Amino acid sequence: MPNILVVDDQEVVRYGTTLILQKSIEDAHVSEAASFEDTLKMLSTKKFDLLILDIDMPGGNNHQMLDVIRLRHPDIRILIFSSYDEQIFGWRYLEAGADGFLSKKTGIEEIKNAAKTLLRGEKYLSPTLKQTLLNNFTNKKAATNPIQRLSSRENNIMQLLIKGSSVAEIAEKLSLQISTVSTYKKRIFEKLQVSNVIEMIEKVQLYS
Amino acid sequence: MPNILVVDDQEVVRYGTTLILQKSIEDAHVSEAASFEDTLKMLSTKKFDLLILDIDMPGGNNHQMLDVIRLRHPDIRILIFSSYDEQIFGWRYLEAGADGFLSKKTGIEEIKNAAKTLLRGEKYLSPTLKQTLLNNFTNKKAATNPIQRLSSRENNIMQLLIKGSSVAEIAEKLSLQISTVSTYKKRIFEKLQVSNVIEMIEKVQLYS
DNA sequence: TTAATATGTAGTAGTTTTACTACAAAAGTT
DNA sequence: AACTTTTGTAGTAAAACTACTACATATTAA
Repeated sequence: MPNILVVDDQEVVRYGTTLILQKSIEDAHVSEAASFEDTLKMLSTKKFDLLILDIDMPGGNNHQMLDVIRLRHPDIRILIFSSYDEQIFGWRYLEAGADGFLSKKTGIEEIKNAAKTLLRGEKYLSPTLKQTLLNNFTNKKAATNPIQRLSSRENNIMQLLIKGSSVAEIAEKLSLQISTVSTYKKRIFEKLQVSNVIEMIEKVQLYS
Repeated sequence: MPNILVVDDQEVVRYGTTLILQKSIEDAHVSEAASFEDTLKMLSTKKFDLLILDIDMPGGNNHQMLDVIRLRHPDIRILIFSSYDEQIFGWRYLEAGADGFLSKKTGIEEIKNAAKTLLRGEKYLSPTLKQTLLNNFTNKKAATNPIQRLSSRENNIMQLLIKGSSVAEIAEKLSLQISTVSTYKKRIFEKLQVSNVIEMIEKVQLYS
């Protein structure tokens, strides 16, 4: 009788997920939690086999949450269930100790699938992620954290861009030509595969 | 036998919502749509009494969506179901022709409540919104948060800017002149007292 | 130890964005 | 009703930014 804990701050999502699990997994016993605190409390009351964790909860420092949980419950299987893009965020969570990453955009079938896979003791990767994995395998470079691929000057300039500085301001501050800063900016965007500062910031937040 | 259409791009949410409605409303017949296109198609096939519409769908130009729907189906009741903060965005959608605004953070009870209220032909306001309404009534301008000072068009454009859209892209999407969008952007910045998108985003986050 | 990349820097020409101005229609005030 | 402010819209000139190119110096890989 698998014990599952569904964590999400939106009750509709918990409700839907719970029902899906109950209908598709024999004898599943599903509990719910709406916050990180509740989650820890619940986890300490009884043994859970699977934790389905929404990571875009307010107040949750996503990465640390995982660490804390892993520390106290080394055996629990963790499935990250997020509305963030899996291609961008998936890896990070897998690396950080999750056993699977599932985008909220995926359908019900995929949820069942992921849950069953994890309960079987395997890791779960969405089809898209598997594909990316293959690419990275041949392609070593892309596999490392993209922010670490920035040179220190680039990183430096990225920091200023994140603060909202304009290209001109940065050039002024660093006594460079505007065109130089612009080139850096372009290279940064290329390396991070983003096309504007906003995406850049999102990417950075994820990897830090 | 009320006909309800649930629109959301996340299948779990649709699933949960549908079940909630079916269980709480006698004889409810609930259909689902995952995109704006599907929504319009569905709406034209038969008569719906209530539309529960998720507004943070990718590609959905929120306000225009409402307009289009209202134009073709003047009688349908529309409940906006969003993960945006209701205090900031709620009244705006009401003004734009919705009959109710519900935050996804609210619980199942509130969903039932809202749906039933709308089906009865009344408008629905969450308790929080009612409160805000009262405050604004006595309190007019002074204490309101800067984001509420934006007109709905401005708000609309802000939304797109937050997503990282460029001025040109927005102009294209909304069929406006670039200069027009630029003017909006300038006015938004003025009202929020910021000087770039990054600060703007910070401000929005502050107030939500 | 070559050969291949990556990095730091910039010019030029072309795009995009902003500033400033404007104006009619709507909303709000007196 | 008359007056003021806000909103939705745009043109034009100026400012900011990007693309593409370039090149010398480091680094890295073969």
